[in-house]
Amino acid sequence: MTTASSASSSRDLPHPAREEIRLEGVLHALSDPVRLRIVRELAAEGVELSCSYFDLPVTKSTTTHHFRVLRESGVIRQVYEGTAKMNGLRRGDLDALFPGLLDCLLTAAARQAVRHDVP
Amino acid sequence: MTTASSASSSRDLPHPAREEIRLEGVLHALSDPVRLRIVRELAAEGVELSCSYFDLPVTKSTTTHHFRVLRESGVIRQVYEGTAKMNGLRRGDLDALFPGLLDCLLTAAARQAVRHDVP
DNA sequence: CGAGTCGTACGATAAACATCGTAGTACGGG
DNA sequence: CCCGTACTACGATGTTTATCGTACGACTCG
Repeated sequence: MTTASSASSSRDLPHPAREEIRLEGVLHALSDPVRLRIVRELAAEGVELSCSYFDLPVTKSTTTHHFRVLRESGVIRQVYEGTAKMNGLRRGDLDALFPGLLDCLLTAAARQAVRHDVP
Repeated sequence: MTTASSASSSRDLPHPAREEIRLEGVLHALSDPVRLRIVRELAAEGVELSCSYFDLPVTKSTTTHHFRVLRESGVIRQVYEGTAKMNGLRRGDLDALFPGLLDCLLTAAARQAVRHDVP
């Protein structure tokens, strides 16, 4: 073990601080179908999920890209856990910045999914 | 007056039907600072506004472009009124599709504006 | 009708984006 | 120590986007 207490890994990823999260960035991140789906699954499961948990209709390269967009916009937090990279919604930060927005967006996405996927 | 009741003009603009409005499209439309600002002013005034009402930091060409993106994504409705083109939020349609979303977004945008513009 | 105002269309451009494939790095287990 | 898994980095590509300028069309008012 190193010096720190819970250094699950040495690789650290850059995240925007709470105050740096911009609404425009969040909306842009969620305006892509693949990314919106990721966030919906993340919210549905309620726990951190590895990238490989998701079965997305794109290659792994593209998946990495989408996860990075979500992280850099402040929507998710990514942490290495051994060989896996765990992804968690930044619910606390988002709710503090924009109360109710995330739930509202998730509800809207769910309604649209019902409307289109179950005709 | 012509035959129709309120044919303020002959030029008609294509709008998506309510069912055709996609959440991703709305989010993408609002992820641009200029367009978010337009929507905020539109909501604040509560009435239809002409394009020239807005004092945007872009040229007229670009303004036209942004208004079209908003219209084609289903966020606003545009109607010619003589020489002016009036723009109105499609509140009814948006609220029916995604209840509470528009207000949530407007609140979020307002909070962010306060946080950044009035430090 | 003529001039002015309001907005569009079109073409150009530079930047951003989504996507892929390949090659490579980090980690854990035999 | 080597291998497999998980993810990344980089380069390429085609599409979309934001922006502008100029030229034009529609309407109003004198």
